[in-house]
Amino acid sequence: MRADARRNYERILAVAEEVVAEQGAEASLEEIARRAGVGSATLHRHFPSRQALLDAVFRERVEALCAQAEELVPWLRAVARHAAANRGLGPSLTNGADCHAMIIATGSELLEREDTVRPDVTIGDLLTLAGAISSVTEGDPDAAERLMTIALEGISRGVKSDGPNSA
Amino acid sequence: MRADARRNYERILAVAEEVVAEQGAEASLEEIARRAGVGSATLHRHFPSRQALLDAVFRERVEALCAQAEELVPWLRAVARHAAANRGLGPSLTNGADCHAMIIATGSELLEREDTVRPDVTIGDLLTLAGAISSVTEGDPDAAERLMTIALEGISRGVKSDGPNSA
DNA sequence: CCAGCAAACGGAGGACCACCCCGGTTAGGA
DNA sequence: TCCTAACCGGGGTGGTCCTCCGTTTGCTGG
Repeated sequence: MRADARRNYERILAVAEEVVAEQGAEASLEEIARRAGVGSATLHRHFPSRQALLDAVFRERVEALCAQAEELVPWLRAVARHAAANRGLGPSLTNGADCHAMIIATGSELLEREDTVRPDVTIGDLLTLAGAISSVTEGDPDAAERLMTIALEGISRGVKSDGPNSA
Repeated sequence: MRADARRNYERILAVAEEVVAEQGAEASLEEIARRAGVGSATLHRHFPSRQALLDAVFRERVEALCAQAEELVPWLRAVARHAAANRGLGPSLTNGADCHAMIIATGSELLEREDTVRPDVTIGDLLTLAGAISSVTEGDPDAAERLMTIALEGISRGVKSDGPNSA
């Protein structure tokens, strides 16, 4: 990769991070290119699709999320929280190629060594839930975590204070 | 309302139903106008915003859904299923003014006369979940219902066969 | 029956977008 | 130093949403 190409790549990525944080996943690619001081063609060359750009933007964040994985349920809550806090991340969890693969791999491991979970629930289900919830609660991490908790525990009375997890 | 105005209104609504079923909530308004044989200005005059149009499109469907409400949990499953089956309905449950009001009202009643539900769960939470799930599983009602069931029951082993509901 | 008026129409156009083609430029190895 | 392949970005295409405004239409009072 030539030096100028690498420079532009980094620059676009940094600007994309900013703009996506401000405007969410639907931010104008044109504006990202403008702010980065490159032509729109350059942006499209480096990132063939919007999803590719978002994938690159969120890659670090998802890596961090995967690194701090210890236990399934708290981790899923953290995923929902982070995805709601970082505009645009939610959809990337389920659509973005790299992000999706990373997070599925991490989640799978956690789910496997968990024996209190119904066997018909897959990690795909859980991450789809996390993605769905955080897309809808974008900008409100507390709400995302709350809903994720409900989805994991169910709505029955008593589960919260004396649930099957503690039995 | 003049006869031609009414005619156009109905025509746009009918076409919008078709196009939204084909392309989802992000369907091109321009195309709806084209297929309806009216100028885009006419569409905008009758429906000032996309949401207004979607609200009108889904009004009947949401009414039907509310009419068949009997018990909270089965009804929520039905909501998720229908919202996933009808492209674009999901977001309207939480964003559309009319649809949202109707469905919240119906759900509130069901939730009130339900005493097995954790008191910290609101009908807003449950419908946000239903909306989120069906947006993400658009086109696959079975998946939507499955995820909704998980979200309502929680993920703990044993809840399904011998859950707190039956205790 | 018809004249006149308000209401409704729709094409044209502005502002924006994603995406791509292509001619000019430049980095960096030989 | 020179040559070439990689890279660049302006500008074009075709799409979007939405509004302005001159034209047509339906309705109604005489």
